[in-house]
Amino acid sequence: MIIARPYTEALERLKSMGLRPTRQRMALARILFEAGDRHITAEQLHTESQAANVRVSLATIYNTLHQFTEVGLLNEVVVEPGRSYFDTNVSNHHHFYNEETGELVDIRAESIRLDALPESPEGTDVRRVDVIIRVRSAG
Amino acid sequence: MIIARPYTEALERLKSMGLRPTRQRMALARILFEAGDRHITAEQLHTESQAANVRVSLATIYNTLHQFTEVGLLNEVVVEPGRSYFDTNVSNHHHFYNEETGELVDIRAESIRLDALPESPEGTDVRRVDVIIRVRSAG
DNA sequence: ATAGCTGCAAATGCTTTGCAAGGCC
DNA sequence: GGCCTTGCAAAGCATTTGCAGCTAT
Repeated sequence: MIIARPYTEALERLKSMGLRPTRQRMALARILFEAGDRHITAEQLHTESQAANVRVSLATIYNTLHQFTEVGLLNEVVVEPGRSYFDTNVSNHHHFYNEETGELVDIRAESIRLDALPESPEGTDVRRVDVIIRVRSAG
Repeated sequence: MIIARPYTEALERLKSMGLRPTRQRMALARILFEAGDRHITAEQLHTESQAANVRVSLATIYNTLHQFTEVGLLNEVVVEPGRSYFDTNVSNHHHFYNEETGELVDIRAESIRLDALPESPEGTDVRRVDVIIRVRSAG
């Protein structure tokens, strides 16, 4: 049943993470994951779900984005004070950030050679290394 | 006149950047720059200036931090949604960020070898490269 | 049945703004 | 004097929370 595959995929994705496949989560999962890698804000996701005739409150959007992030379905990217981006690409990678347009572009991890990382401070473990290349329109 | 030197330094720092040396800016400049490299939030600076018996409104703290950043006296560091850190070290360097304590620690630029940076997207110039090593208490 | 979700609206937290009063050149 | 600064209070945004009602298992 070809037509049912996206539905099944979203369902399995949620169940495998121990999240109940509610109507809202299913709809958001499909918007987020069916279109390949993307970077999205809560507000954008809210707008998209309304455009898709899915009624989901902003509060639920936030809850869902954070739950997805906690279980590893999303990555939160912090590039600007006062606005969070969520990245559907959870593999190890980095970002270009256009400060004028707000656009994020993925950089494959292998495209940057990170050498000679210093030791983390006493009593701490490295959780993640984020490289953000901030760009602007060429002048 | 040894005693006057910190005052003179702050004065020159502001004047050379084309900022009027007002009472508030002078006081904040001294708090920020006399203690060596530091990472501070608007709220922290507000608290410190009150502790130093300097009356400065929060609005002015924000204005001043942004003005200082614009003229290159400070660097803004974005590590967490909803909170901005300002770094008195404006040289090229990177950061450890402890997600539990909120503490930032400088990493000298030479401590990280960044190779093979990819080309920035069509029509854009690189403005800055930020490396943030996110750490947590060792488990 | 019941533990977990959702939605709404109110609350929060940080930051910005409008505007009158004050201060530097 | 004139223009830049400041302070206050109010407004603005993105995000979070409390709680009553709903829903998946």
